[in-house]
Amino acid sequence: MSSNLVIYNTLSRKKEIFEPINPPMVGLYVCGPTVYSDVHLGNCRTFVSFDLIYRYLLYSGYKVRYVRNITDAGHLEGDRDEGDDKFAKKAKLEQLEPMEIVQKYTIGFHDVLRLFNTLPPSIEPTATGHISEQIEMVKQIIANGYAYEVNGTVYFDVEKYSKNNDYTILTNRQLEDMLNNTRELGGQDEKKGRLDFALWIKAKPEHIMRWPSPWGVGFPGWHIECSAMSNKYLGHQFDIHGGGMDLAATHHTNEIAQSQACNHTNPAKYWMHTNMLTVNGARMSKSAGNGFLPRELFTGDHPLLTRGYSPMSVRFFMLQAHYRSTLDFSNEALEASDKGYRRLMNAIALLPKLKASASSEVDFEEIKQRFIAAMNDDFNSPVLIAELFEVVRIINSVYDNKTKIDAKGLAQLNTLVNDFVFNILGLKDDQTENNGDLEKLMDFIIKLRQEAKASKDYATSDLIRNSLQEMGFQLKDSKEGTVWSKS
RNA sequence: GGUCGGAUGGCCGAGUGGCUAGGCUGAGCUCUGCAAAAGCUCCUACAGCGGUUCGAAUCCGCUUCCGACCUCCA
Repeated sequence: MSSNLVIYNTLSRKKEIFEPINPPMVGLYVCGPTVYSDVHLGNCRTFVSFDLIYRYLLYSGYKVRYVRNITDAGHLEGDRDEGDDKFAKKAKLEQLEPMEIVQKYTIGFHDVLRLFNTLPPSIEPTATGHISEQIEMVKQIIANGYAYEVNGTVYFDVEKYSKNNDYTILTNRQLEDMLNNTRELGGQDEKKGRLDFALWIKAKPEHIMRWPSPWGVGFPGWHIECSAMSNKYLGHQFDIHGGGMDLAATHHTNEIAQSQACNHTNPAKYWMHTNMLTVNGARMSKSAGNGFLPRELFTGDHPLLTRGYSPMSVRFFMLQAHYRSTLDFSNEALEASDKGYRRLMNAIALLPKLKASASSEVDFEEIKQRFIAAMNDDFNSPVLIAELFEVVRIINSVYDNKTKIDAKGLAQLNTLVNDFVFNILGLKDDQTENNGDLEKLMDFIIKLRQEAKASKDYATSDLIRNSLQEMGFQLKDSKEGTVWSKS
């Protein structure tokens, strides 16, 4: 069990030693998508980041319960209290039932995350499946005196809450400034305070997604589902709550307030926020219209791309930046990391061909400690990848018989690659998923070409190589023989 | 306007009081029938201006520029 893991906690704005509440158990809650449209790459980055975090916690020996919700109800469009439910609105546009929208985009979300090779969460609860839990939570908040009802809608009383609690604990803003700077919402406002937000919203007659409640027929407010579901599956207080940075100021601030008002505790010990994916320096977002869809990226069907990039190459690109830094998305940057990714995978593909020597010139235990040190430092995957390229050099050198490693070292090397590249970074070689027949066929063709070369029939050997190149297979000759890969 | 965070070599991106990641690109070399791959070598940067220090890209201050949040968004 790793006791040297350090995590940047948004609450304190500094790195803290990770000490789980009930080791070796770790409760991890990540805000999932609102499934009313396709997930874009920015969304994916967050889920890939937390996938890395989840995987490293598992590697470190923790028993992790990873909860990631699906928000499929109650997310308002536009101004907080007068907007339509996003699902109902989208359903009208697409002439579908709201739950058809939910189903469609939930499946799309899962498909994309599978391509990115993310592990599924332990529990993936939906907001619509937890209406009664949300109602119970709202009731308790009212009973505790922190919410009030107006005409079938229940609001959280931020001003009252602020008297005994630090509402802006996550963002360190001044409450007074927020009060002065919050946009005036117009004369129809029923709220007592301008920062108050809805816990439960009265449904208009035309509203399709609706549930009975003590305050009449309505639907839950945006933030309450995460509070209710994290509480149900992870308890009043759990270890890590995560999400994109854009959620900190509003969604997570309100989640903390709700849990504090209901259960008298901050729901999570560590709050982690992943930074934004940007395009030309500006945040990729649904509303800005600069969102890349994963599909466009994989196929290259986008004005900013010269070609498509594989999901694993994109995952590698994301992991080459630290999760708390913005990552700028460009064709050039993708091209660069794709080449690096291929270099890494090509080296790893040589592992089965390496031969053990009697002695060893490499200390893999020391390398492993460097890997662990990188990841223990707030999941610093870019540093881990930098160290990995040191190993690439070693593998190539051993393959060329320029460096010696013994049988034990070879075993350690295999374990290291398996643990850190495949299990922790969650990468896989998307070009070597061949079937055995192809392998045999290629071996045969390579043998034919070797014979042509041996008799200096270079016309034939080049014909074979060039033809295979055109079919998408690349041959590389070396003293050890010829290896091939898809190009 | 308020709050917060950034500015690193041709590009992407780590790091951080002295030892000056890594990937990509470019140049040269080795290997090779040729090619590809691989290896080696070279291109040594931290927005600007002050200050603290034996020493700062790293700490402090100011300036300029950029972004995020404050309004739905991972």
